[in-house]
Amino acid sequence: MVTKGQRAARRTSALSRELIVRAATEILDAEGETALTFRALTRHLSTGYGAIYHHVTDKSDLLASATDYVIAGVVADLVTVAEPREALRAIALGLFDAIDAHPWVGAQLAREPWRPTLLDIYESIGQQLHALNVPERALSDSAGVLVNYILGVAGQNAANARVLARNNVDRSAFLAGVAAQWAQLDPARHPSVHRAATQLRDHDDRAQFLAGVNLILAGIEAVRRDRKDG
Amino acid sequence: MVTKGQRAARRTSALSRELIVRAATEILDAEGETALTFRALTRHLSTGYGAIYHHVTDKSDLLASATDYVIAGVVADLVTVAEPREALRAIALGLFDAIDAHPWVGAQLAREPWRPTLLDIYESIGQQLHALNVPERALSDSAGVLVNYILGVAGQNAANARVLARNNVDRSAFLAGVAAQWAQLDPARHPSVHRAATQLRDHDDRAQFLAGVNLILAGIEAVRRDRKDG
DNA sequence: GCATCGTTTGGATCGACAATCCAACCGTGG
DNA sequence: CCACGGTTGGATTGTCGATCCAAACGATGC
Repeated sequence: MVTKGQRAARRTSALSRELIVRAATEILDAEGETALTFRALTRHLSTGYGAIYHHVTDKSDLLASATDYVIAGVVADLVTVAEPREALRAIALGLFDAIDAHPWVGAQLAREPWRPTLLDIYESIGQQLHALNVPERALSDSAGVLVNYILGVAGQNAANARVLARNNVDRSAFLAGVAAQWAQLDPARHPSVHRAATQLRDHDDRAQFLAGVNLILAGIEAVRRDRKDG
Repeated sequence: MVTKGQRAARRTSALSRELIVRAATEILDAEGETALTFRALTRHLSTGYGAIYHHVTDKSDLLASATDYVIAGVVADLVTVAEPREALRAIALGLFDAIDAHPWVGAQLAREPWRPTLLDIYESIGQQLHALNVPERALSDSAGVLVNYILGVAGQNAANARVLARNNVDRSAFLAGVAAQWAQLDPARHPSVHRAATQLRDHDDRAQFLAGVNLILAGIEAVRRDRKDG
């Protein structure tokens, strides 16, 4: 017994793709990836499915747009640094911080390849490597290492955030739990992890990420010198 | 008009967790991640939902088990190499090849963290780094770079495989398309990517991955030397 | 041989989801 | 005043993961 002809009031303000993407970003930030459903979006925007699908082709389209939206902000905010190595560190840390603040971006970047967004990242890194006098042949390898390292960390960060959100547990408490679990491992079978358990407690993701970037930069430098000499 | 009391013949052979995981792996390998549904699984095993859920708690449980199943095979097959650098290359390439053969494993590894499987990988890498005389403080950083690089490449490989499968297009044709797209980019805005387009055609994922591992190993060596001198 | 009981199995069912579809709505131009 | 195309709301469809329960089985005791 549906009361046909009786519909909710029509929106006063016009809907738009950007409005939808912004709403999606808000939902993703507030409640995580699983919370982004078209139902939630209709509630958030007080509209119906048809209106949303009129501006957005797909859910993957929506997720990709939301990711582009966040990353574009990061790339735009990058202050230009003269020293190439410092600039590369700034790019990497900028991405890390953005992904740390929006874990779903990390998951999305690691999942969907060849997006324009990723191309911009490659471009920024490539330019800095060029400025570092990295020869053309080694340049794509070097850029690949940096980008894939960043994406790897991004994916792991996103996964960690998911676990923390699901279990609703404090971060340091979770780390302590993992450390205890590692410490209980048989030192004969897992000597390396067993040793690492002790230093897990005062572990800083961002610092370790930066150390990784520096290690890669050292490798790039070493390879560059080799090619020059040879 | 359901004919109650009329049921399909009961299985002759007993169902088991391993049987289910193996069937899941077959479906994933043959038809990709999206094809793994409990419906498909019941058809594949000619059984019902209840039987499957009796051996498996969850879909994520099933995916994790399938991943462990594949990675355990890789870790077991690793021939022991004396030289640590060579051993690290072997570990990395073993994982790369496994993920290349089973792209869904790459997606899963990049998604779900702190799995026992990942711990085994950390352990193998940690041991080799220890043999390389990498000091304890730099060891976790170095292992983190290697693992995250591998996971980043894994995620991208999985994503690429998804795109190739969805569009049902040949790999080299796809690469040529991307190269053409990159070549059309404005050289002023994207000089680096524009240059890279030319060498994309004869691009070998595996070779580039190995080059990346070597670059990281060079970085580890450089950092190790610095710490020793300082 | 037969009753009993816990384990394993098959499939009906539920609620949530993405996506499609169509009718109602509105502004604009004639 | 009306007609029409771009927009909007929501009913609906098909598929999914997951739950639930009754039927079937095997072991055990008698």
